[in-house]
Amino acid sequence: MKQIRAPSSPGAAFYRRDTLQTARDLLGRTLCRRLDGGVVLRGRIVEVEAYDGPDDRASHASRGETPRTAPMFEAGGLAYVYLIYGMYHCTNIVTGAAGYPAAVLLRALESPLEGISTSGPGRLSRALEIDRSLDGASLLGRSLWVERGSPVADGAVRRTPRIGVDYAGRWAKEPYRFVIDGHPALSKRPARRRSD
DNA sequence: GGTGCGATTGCA
DNA sequence: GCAATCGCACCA
Repeated sequence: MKQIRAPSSPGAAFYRRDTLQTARDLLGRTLCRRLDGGVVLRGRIVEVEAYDGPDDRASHASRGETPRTAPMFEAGGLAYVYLIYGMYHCTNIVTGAAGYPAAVLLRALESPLEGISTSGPGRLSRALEIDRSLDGASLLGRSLWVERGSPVADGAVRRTPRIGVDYAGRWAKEPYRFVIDGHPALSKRPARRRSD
């Protein structure tokens, strides 16, 4: 069954690829959110993190499928939204093939609301009014989707370890965070010398 | 049924 | 440096 979507929006195949590749390719694209009233909020994606596969100890999926992580095990192209610290939501885009748990965490946007940037996944979700009602929602639907935006050259992409996953052993060091180098909206890293 | 904690943020 | 705040993973 063919989905109706804007020509500038990627189809399901875009999300069902390798998670790291999809994460990198999401940089520069526009995240779009339509509110119930019809208003559309948009922001350019400038920071993401990949959570890749069942062995990635930084990923919620590393302990197998649970009610919370079920969306991560679906085929790519839907949202995985969860509540963190009882007060913030984190918005992810599920990637890869069905049965392979993977997703890309959206961490920062540029100008989602008329010149206002959001820094950090909790604030990003709040700015676009994304909560668990969108958990499992299709990225090919009417509430949340991605548009082409402005492509980012390889030279402008910087890779670093992910933030806030120090519990993950060697996986904490994998360069799974992708950012537009030097962008002012990037999350601040917890105090830490070297290796960024 | 009870317990511990987190892919964060803001304030002291 | 640390409190806020609650769903859920895990154990009993």
